[in-house]
Amino acid sequence: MSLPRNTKAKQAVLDEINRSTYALSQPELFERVKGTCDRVTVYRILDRLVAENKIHRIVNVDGTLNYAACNQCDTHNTHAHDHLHFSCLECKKIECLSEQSVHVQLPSHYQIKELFLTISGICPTCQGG
Amino acid sequence: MSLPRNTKAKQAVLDEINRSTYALSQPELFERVKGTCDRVTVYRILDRLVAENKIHRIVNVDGTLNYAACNQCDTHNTHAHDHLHFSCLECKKIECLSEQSVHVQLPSHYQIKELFLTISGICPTCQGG
DNA sequence: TAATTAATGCAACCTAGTTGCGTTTTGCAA
DNA sequence: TTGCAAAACGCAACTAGGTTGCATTAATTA
Repeated sequence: MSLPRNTKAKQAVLDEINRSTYALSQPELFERVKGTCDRVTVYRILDRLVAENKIHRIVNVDGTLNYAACNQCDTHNTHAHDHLHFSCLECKKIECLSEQSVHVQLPSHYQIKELFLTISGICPTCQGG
Repeated sequence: MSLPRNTKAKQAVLDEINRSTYALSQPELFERVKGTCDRVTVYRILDRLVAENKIHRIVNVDGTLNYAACNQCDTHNTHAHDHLHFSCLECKKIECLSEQSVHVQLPSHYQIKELFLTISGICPTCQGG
C-alpha cells in the first residue's frame, strides 16, 4: 500500500473545503487555491482526499460534482451518508442538512452501498427579501 | 407560447425511453436512434421532452444524466419525484423503485422543489450467480 | 396548399475531467 | 544529515458530454 503524503497544495485544498459552509466544485476550488498548484493537481488531490475519507463527493442535481467535509464525518470519524443534502437552484450551492432525519424503506434483493438524498429548491438566503 | 411539434426523431427518442426498463443517457439514446437524427438534435429533443413533462431527468451517482419515463408519471399524469431510484454500480443502470416509500422530514425555511432520492449498490441482476 | 416558425444539421466551441511522462518533493531510513 | 524510493507534481495533449449560431428543412393550421 502507498502511504499518503502531505503537501502544501493538499493542505490548501483541504483548508478551503473545511472553511466553506457548502460543497465546492473543482473549478471553485482551483480558483481559491490559484497559484498553489496546477488544475490537474486539484483533481488528483480531490481523488486522494476522497480515498482517504477526509472529504466526500456530492453529486449536484445538475450532475456537477462537489466536495464537502461533513460535520458528522469529522466528529464520528466515519462516513455517514444517510442524511439530506440541499441543493439551491438559485445560487447553486449544496449543503448538508445533517440534523434532518430520513426514513427509507430499503428495497429487498438489492445490495445497498450508499444513500444519496438531495432536495432541490431555494435556500433561505436566496429567498431573503 | 410556442406549441410543440411531433417529429419522427422526437417520437423515436420517446419510444426508446418508454421501451427501456431503466433510465438512458444521451449517448445511449443517440446510439439507439442512430440514423434518425444528429446528436445535437437528441440533446434538444431531451430538453423539450423534459419541459413537456413527458420524461424526467435523473442524475446518476457518478454525475451522468439519464432520462426515464416513470410509470407513476404516466398513470397519474403528474410528476412524482418522491420515490426512490436505484443506481447499480456494476451495470450502471438506474431504475425507479416506485413501490418503495420514503419518509423525509423536510427542512423548514427551505423552499422545496424536488426530491432526489437515489440508492447506489448492486442490482439483483448483477448479483445473480 | 401556402405561410409561419418549430425543428434540424452541421460546424465550431466550451467545460469538466483524464492520461502520459518527465521532473520535483516528501518522508523514511541508513 | 544525507540518500533514496516513490508519491506528488507540472505540462501538454486528449476525451467526453454538452452548448451555440446560423442557415436549411419540415410540421402545423389557416
